[in-house]
Amino acid sequence: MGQTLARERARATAVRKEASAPLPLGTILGGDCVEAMRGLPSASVDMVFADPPYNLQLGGDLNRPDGSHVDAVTDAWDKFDSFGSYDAFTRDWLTEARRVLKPNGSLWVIGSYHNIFRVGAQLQDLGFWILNDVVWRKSNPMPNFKGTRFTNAHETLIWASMGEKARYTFNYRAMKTLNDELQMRSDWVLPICAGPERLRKEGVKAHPTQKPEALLYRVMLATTNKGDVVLDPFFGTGTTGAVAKRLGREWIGCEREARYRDIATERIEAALPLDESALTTMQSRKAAPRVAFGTLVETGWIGAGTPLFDKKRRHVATVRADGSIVSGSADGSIHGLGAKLQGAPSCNGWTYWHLEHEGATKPLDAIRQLYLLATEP
Amino acid sequence: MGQTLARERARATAVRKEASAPLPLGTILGGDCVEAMRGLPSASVDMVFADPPYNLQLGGDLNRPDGSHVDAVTDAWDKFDSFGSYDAFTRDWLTEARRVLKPNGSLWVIGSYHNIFRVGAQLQDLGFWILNDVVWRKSNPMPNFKGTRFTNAHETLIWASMGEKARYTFNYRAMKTLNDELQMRSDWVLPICAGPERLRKEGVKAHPTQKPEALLYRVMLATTNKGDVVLDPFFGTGTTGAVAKRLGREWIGCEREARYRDIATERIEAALPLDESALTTMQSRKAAPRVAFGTLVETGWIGAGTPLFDKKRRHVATVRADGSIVSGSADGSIHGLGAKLQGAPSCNGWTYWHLEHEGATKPLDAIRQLYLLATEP
DNA sequence: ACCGAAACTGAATCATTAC
DNA sequence: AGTAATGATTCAGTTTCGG
Repeated sequence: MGQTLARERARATAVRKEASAPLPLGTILGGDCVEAMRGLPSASVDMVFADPPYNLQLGGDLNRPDGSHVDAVTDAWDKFDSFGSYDAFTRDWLTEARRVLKPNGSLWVIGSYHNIFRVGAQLQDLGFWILNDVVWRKSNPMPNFKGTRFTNAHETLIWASMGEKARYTFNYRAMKTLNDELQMRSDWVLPICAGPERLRKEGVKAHPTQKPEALLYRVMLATTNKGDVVLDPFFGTGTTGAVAKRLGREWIGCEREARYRDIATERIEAALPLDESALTTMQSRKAAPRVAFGTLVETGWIGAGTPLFDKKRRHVATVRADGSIVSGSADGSIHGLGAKLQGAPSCNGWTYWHLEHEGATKPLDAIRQLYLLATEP
Repeated sequence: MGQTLARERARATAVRKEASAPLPLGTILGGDCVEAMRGLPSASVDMVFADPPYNLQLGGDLNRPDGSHVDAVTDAWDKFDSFGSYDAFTRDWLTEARRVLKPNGSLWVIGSYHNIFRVGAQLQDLGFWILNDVVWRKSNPMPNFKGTRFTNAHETLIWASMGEKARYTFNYRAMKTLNDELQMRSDWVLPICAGPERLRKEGVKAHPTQKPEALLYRVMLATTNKGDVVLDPFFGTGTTGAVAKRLGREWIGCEREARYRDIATERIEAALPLDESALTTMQSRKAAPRVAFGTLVETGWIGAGTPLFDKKRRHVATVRADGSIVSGSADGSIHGLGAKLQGAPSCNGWTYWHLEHEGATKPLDAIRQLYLLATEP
């Protein structure tokens, strides 16, 4: 009991120390990634991007979180055992990633059919809530030389929040703008990492699975804000860090191999951050300051007594002095009455109701924009 | 010991009896699919195509921005208590599917991010060997109305053999021909099932999750041979059966709901095998912007069996289901066979080959233009 | 009959803030 | 904690209807 209490106290102290310790922003932690993450405080990062190893079939490559090597076993058990140990490895790093993430943070994992099903099932079991699976469709994949299967032309990413009810960041407008004013879909066409972007040492590619920066660019632009902290437990040659720097995000990496850490450090130092204007993304209306309809009436932008009507002029209403509107015997807010008259569950009164303004028919929202322009220069 | 022996002998007899019992080809078995599959002999079918419930776990109602209501999948068959019970369900039907499959057979499963990771992990655990994961990229998915995530624009299929060393059927040439002489990739662009192909009863869709025939067409053409037996444990309204009949494959279905069995039976009876069928059943199908000749066949714009000829009618050829064409003992793609017959180094099949269309002789290219006109306004 | 407008639809884990 | 108010949000089609 005494021992347990002492241990408890020691751990509490450690946690407190962790919590007050500054995050090692812009650094690559060496050693095993699970151990490295244990040194980070809980609920401290906004997003985790993970590109874990998935060479299940090769064997011998897997180590337990404690560093011990996974022994090969008899052929009969080999399959089960390698899946089992891969699952354990996955559970361990996912568990630490979950601890380190803020409640409103999110997780990205990339993988292929060799490992992604196991990773996906595991993260669901740990309480992560899948928001999308995203397909990276390679525009220039390696062909299947033997002609024995379909060309393996894509990889899969999973994007997950901390739980079913958890909030998360999604820059909807930025994505829609990026996609030529159409909603961004769950399938992304991007070339593989090649040409000058591909890091080489003496003519040989420096890392076997270097990801294209465009992929990380879209991931970060979509699901983080400027200044957010991004953690990559399998940093490799630092694509995550390079793109984070470019997009004005903070980053932390974990990488076991000193060789990759050196290459990544050099690479990220050379990366140029985008300037402020380039970083600004399309914002949703949500971000604009709220204006109550009553304020427009109060300030005279819309006079009491003004007739309102919907686009097809099926309904007409009149503005009252207090910002409510009335139509026959029914009245309410611009939203509530709009919904009531349409029999709809909800209604955005700003876009539903129109008025005559300078000889033209305009939605209320247009007046709101004028008001915002005039009052917030 | 005596007991064990007796049991062994009894089981051997049972197996022998099963093996000699004729397969219920071309029939839909009622009741629970696991029970139904138990009645089938071991190692008796060549391919299993499964479209199991996705376990969607939907929340409340969803409305479009225009206020209309989204008709969601709320059926009892998609409700599971927990991931655990879904996993158990998955393990059960996969186990029977595995028993029923021949050693050189293969398995296809389709799903979404809600369930596919669990299914994929389970089938690996049971010894299946994943050959490809294939992404069905929907050309016309439902948007994300609230702007909260990426448009969920794809579903995932897993194709697996019976084990790492197991053999399997892959019609590489057929796929390459279907894709205009490029290797078929792991991402397939196909429209969702709508229009005349979508089965309706009194104007209401007959089944909430009917799959497009083009999807099954490609699956069967790629991984089965003529005369092979295809089993679908979640038969629904019988897309698998209809396509199997069209492509000259045998089929067995399992379907719990009598209503769906009736619809499927009627549908399959009306389906026409191969040649003259395609045009009438798949008229409104659409596909990728870049049009492969195979796509025109797959979508019914040019029916399998259609005679082709050059402008001076020196050569005649016939269209095959996979988009290849045959003339006497020679065959190939529209380009390759055209070149071969002329003794030319190359040939543009699109302008060389002609067909009768609405009483006139037209080059293939004219049909491609019609197709593009119809699909890309 | 033909044309254009408007309505309808699809495996969907689909809101946020103030009180 | 729950309830009420505010207000943000759609793509590629096919089918129906009015002129």
